[in-house]
Parts: sequence; C-alpha cells; structure tokens
Amino acid sequence: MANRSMFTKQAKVLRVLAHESRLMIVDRLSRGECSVGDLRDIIGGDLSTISKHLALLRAHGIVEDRRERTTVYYRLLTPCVSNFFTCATQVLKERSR
Amino acid sequence: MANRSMFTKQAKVLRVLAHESRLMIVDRLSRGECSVGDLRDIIGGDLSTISKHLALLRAHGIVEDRRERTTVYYRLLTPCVSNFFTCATQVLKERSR
DNA sequence: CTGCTACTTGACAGATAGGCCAAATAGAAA
DNA sequence: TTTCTATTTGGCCTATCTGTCAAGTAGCAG
Repeated sequence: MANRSMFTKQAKVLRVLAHESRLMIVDRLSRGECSVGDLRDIIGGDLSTISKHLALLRAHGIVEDRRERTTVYYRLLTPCVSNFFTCATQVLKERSR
Repeated sequence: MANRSMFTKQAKVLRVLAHESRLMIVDRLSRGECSVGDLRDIIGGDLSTISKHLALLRAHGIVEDRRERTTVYYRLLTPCVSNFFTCATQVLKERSR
C-alpha cells in the first residue's frame, strides 16, 4: 500500500490543492456550485487565470462543470477535499505550540 | 476564519507536503525517528537532496532534528500530517468512482 | 593535527508553475 | 449574420522548485 507510485499520486493531489486561489475555489464550491465570474469576484485577478485553476482542478477530477446558456457553473466532485482544511489547520495549530 | 491569509498559510503547508520524497519522509518518520542516511536508503538519490527536503520540512516546523555523535536523527513534530495521507487517499478513491 | 563519517550549504542548470494579455470559442439575442 | 456575454486557450515572461556536484562543517578517533 505504501509504495512509491502511491506517494506520487498523493503528492499530485496535494500539489493541485496547494495554492491559495485553488483553496479558495474549493472552499467556495464546498458551499455550492457557482460560475467562473462569481469566483473571480471572490479571488480577483484575471478571469483567464481563474479559468486555468479550474481546468487544473477539473483535470484532476476534483471539480466538474456544467454550461447553462453562456454561463459555466462549477461544482465540487470530491467533497472530501474539505478535510484538507481541517488537516492543514491542525498542522498550523500543532506547530505553533 | 476563512480569510485570505488563512488560505495562504494552508497552501504553504500543503505545498511543503506535496512532494513524493517529502511524503515518503513523513511516512517513515510517522513510524519513529531515523537518520538522514536511513532516509536516503529508502528514497534514493543524492544525500544532499534528502537533506534539503528535511531542511524545508524543518523550516516549516514539521520535523525536528537531534544530533548524536556524527549522526543526525529526525523526528516528526506534527504527527497530524499523517492525516493528509487519509485525505489524499480518500480523494483518489472518491474521484475514481 | 589528520582523517573519517555523516550531513549541510552554495552554486547552478533544467523543469514547472503562475499570471497577464490577446485571440479564439460557445451560445443566445438582435 | 453580426453582436454581445461568458469563458477558454495560446503565447510569453518571470518566479520558484528540484536535483546534482562540489565544497564546507561537526563530532569523534587515532
């Protein structure tokens, strides 16, 4: 179970989530689906940048998109990614002691 | 609680763990302290590379070192990082459905 | 002091990642 | 068809990350 390719896969998942903007996206989507524009309003920066973060999350099976008229809505496919927030917070707390 | 600097900090923790070798180090240390040489035997590659991974983990308060004669032993300071393995595995499982 | 073992640090090259602008595309409306 | 809105994709440039080799350091033995 604890073989090398296992660690490689886990590292990839972590890598995808290890970014401020992508964490914000996941956090927002954990409270329900929303459009790319909505996410840009929260995160700021160029719309194309947000779109690329979403493409990365989608490529890793973490989010899914749905088009309605001209708007694209994204939603979380793996709600368990929210557990990473708990884990990360725990590490931050534990090391501050 | 869910402000920007919070996400930045969490992303940094994730970033540090988002590497195959560093995950292997954490996994090994979760089963007890060991030397840099021991870790190189598990991970392979240059000793200096292992040492740099350890320096990064140490800089982020995840591991601690202790010297005994000429050997340096590392140990996990935040055992809760092991939870990331559970989280990552869960995401891998969830998205494969 | 010299040498040996076990690491660490510095320098540097190659690989990745992140962000912005501009151009392309999809769907709906005029 | 042309236009408008919402989003994606392609370049491109800069910044950060990784790994390797070489040189430096720490502790101990001879």
